[in-house]
Amino acid sequence: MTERAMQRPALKLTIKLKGENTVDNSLTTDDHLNKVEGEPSASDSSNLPGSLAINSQDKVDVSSAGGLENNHSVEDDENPSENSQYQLVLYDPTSNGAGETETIVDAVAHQPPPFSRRHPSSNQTPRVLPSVGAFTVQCANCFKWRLIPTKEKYEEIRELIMEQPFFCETGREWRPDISCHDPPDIVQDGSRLWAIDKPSIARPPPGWQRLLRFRGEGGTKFADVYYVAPSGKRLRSMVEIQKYLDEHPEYIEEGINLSQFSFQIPRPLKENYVRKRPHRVAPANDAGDHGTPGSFDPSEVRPITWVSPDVDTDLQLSGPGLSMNHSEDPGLKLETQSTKRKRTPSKRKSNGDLVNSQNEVNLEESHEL
DNA sequence: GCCACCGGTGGC
DNA sequence: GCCACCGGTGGC
Repeated sequence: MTERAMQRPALKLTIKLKGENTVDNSLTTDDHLNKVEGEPSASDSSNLPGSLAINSQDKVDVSSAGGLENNHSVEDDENPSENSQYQLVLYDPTSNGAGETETIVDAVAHQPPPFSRRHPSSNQTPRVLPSVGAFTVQCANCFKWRLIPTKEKYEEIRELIMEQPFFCETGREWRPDISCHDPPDIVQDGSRLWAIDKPSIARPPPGWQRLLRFRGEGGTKFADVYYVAPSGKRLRSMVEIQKYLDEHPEYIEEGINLSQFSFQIPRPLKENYVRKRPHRVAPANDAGDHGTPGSFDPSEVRPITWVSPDVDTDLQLSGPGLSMNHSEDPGLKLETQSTKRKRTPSKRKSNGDLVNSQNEVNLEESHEL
């Protein structure tokens, strides 16, 4: 139990693996995402009117979310006392309750080898990556999780949550009668992958989209954030954003600046979702002699060791205990197979100047947050 | 040819 | 350990 929660304020997101093979991308849906390209202005979402209508596409049925799982319990999940107010959770919308779990299970079934990526040659199964389907925020008062109807609303809440804690009543904007007396919309059980999101991330500028793409388990990183400019250009770092803005002064004129971008990614609640990095090789020389117990000759032994994959533990966990409270990972979380793609080692350029090589992109992928 | 995805280093 | 960044490649 460890809770990462202790560490700092965080928002939580839960991600669920999208099911079945295939396609990951298509499924998601929000059309707002799809529109990105064309959409000129409006990021309307930023100012939400008083109530959000749920897109038909958003599958989340917020209004009836009465209880995906009813126990209530989230409470102690991570020390509530302080952090809970700004925790956000995501879960897969496609699941409104019913059978989703199965889907997940399937996915889990093929778990990838812990650490090695699948052999290229066997390019079999299409990779399934976790994706976000919906958003949830924990009430600062009762600690129950409430579904947030849209990505935009979620981004708004996340941006301001430190100053404006979320309460069940806040949800009346889209669920007129919601209150702390209602059962939680979702609980942390082992059926979903949960992640800790960060508070205070600025909403993307109007016309821009902030995309979150999750990586498969066992990889070197949990997720990537991309910004998609109104033109469709995908940018993956502050350096690229800056360069893009420099090349398109019109955005600067609109008032867009770097403070409106953040590449911070959420963290997986499940430990070991991300592979740990082996020790860095000591720089030439024997640094190694820092004394390993034993006796070996420093010069010859290479201290590199892989961390053992604790993998299985999690995978096997039993079932869905459905109970709630766990802060950490419950049992099954999603597994994705990371896979295919072999790659030769490469060395990073020592510094990097930016590259921005990419061209426009059509982003239609939607499952990002 | 393009792009999504992933690895992995440098820096803290 | 985490974060930022970006090269590289498989797959389309």
